[in-house]
Amino acid sequence: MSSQRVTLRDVARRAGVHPGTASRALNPESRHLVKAETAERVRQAADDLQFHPDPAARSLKTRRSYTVGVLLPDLNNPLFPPIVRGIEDTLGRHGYVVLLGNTDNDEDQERRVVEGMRSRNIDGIIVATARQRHPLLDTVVAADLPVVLVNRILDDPSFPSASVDDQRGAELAVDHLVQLGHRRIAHIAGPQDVSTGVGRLRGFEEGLRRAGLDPDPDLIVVAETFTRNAGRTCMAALLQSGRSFTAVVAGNDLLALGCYLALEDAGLRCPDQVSVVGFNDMPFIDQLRPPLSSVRIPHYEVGTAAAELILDRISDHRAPVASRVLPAELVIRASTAPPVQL
Amino acid sequence: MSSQRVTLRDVARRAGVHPGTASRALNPESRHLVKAETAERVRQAADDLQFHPDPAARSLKTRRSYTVGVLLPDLNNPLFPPIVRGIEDTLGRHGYVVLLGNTDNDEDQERRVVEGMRSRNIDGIIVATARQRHPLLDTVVAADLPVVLVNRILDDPSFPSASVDDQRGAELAVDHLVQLGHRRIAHIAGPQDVSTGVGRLRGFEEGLRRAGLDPDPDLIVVAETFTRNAGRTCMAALLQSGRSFTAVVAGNDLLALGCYLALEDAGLRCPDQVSVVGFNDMPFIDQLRPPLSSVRIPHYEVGTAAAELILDRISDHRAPVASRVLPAELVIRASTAPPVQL
DNA sequence: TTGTAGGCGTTATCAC
DNA sequence: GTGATAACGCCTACAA
Repeated sequence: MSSQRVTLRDVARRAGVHPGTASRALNPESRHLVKAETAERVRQAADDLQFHPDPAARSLKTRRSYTVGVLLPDLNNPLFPPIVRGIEDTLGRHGYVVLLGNTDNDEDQERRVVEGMRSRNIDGIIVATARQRHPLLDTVVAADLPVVLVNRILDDPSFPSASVDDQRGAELAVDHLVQLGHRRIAHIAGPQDVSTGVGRLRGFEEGLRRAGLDPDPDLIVVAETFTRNAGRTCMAALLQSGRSFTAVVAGNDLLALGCYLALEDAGLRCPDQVSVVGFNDMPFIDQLRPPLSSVRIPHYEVGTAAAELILDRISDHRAPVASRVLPAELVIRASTAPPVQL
Repeated sequence: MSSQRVTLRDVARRAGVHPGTASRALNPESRHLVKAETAERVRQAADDLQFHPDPAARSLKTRRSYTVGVLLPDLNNPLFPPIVRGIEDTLGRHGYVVLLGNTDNDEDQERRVVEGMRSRNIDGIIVATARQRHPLLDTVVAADLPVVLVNRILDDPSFPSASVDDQRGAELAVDHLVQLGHRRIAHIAGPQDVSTGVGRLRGFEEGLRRAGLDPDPDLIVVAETFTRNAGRTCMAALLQSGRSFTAVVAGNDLLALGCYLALEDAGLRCPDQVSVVGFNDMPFIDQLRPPLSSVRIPHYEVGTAAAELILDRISDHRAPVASRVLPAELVIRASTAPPVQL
């Protein structure tokens, strides 16, 4: 039917005005320049004709694409889908569209992906891959491209960010274990070049100290990646070290899953012999064997917050740098129990 | 530094030719029109200057956006991330970019999302939400927009599609149970307005017949949605019906998770009293209690196949309609065991 | 084989 | 308050 392309000229003709006027009438920022009555007539015509401005033409003129890049390690990590949805839903309501990019933790790939985004004139970029020393961020800043960090942040507070109170989350995990009676608690820490790994380790140590316990360096092992395999390896190493412990806080749920495997390998039972706490509250971990206690993160809200921040930066590149830190919360299931005296 | 926008004119100037020539030299389809030597000089200049053609300008002229829409129910369903990655990786290699749209199974939302995509001049759309009677598809066809169905297909074979042999997959599940000695096998079927639900039910019945067993209608219950809650409800109904059975094939893993819950509610143990088989082989179901036997689907490859099909359709709207059906495979874990005589 | 010119649909800068 | 006009960067007849 109306498969014919309808342009601003069509709208203008129908409303009996010049295309320039129609453009002004249709754009919120310039609507005040045109008589209310005319504006209404144009709006009506646009409506009748089902007019949608051509984004290519607009973008060519305005140098804005109404497109935002989202850079993440891997969409398959269950952490990201809800964050992405939070971002998309929010940006979508403001007429923006998301370009997803997976880096697979590879610097070259990351560069290529960002290159591709920039060549498409993205108006801003949301970065979920931030490492403490990150050349990418320098280039992005140099290009005056609005950035917001999500999930992983930097010590350097010069970037806007939406994240979670990782430290507090880890403290909650420790508190819980201490209350159950645990005294010798281990930590499988995440990689220490990303904020989530660092913050949770810090929270772990702080939690112990506040309980009057001394963090034992031998009970802290740092995983190279946030993966199940890494968790298995680290937990195995911990068990083989011979140091005694009755509970472990894992840097995230995948590491916790690895702990489960290592415990099984060693013929140990959770929570009977070792309690385990995860981080992220991944979907369906309530049906693991045993159901995993975990620190819950408001993923979707982290996404919406990031989207709001990038919108602010886009509309004003010099807007004050804001950081949104959302609270974590402990979900207690069956992987934690009082320690048994051996 | 080189943050200045570099255009075709810059490239042309550096190569000592006119912009028109530069354009021809840079475009694969017109490269043959220009002397090899000149073309090389232009290519070199473009390389030196890090030239990227402005997609907005190109799109304005060519009416192609190098953008493909992907319509899915909800990215949070663990089924989709790997499919999306397969699509993005493949399309990305061909210079295309993906616009994701979540419908949340809501028709209005679906219309809005597709509207948004169309206003952005997508070159094609990959649809993972196909229902047997689907107005959306009519409008898309009417607009001569290339479509490919993924995962869910139609009986109507006029759409290109990339999917999985659902029927054969369900047959594999039944075969396995029969071999273990089960004779009274139930099925929690998925919704019957989507092909995955239908195909798996068909395969379930066919599998029984091939084993010389008669499908018992009372042992088939149809879930309204592919969710954990629906699975729980259906399984509970089945248990309450009083019909005896020793195994159940679930329409997908989420339904299987619901079965687990219902069994637990009823104080029954899996696989001791009831064996369960899922469908999709979701991540980490190997660590469920008990580890879930499931029909594995090559998600990523389904995505890449869909991407290839849409590329074909885009480059030739009248290309023959192709359907790619990928094989399913049974992964046996600990949720299936021989039946015990009660 | 290469140069020239016009236009894709929109917005912005002028006049009027 | 509105109309005319040029320009965004690229592609593509057509001319040379």
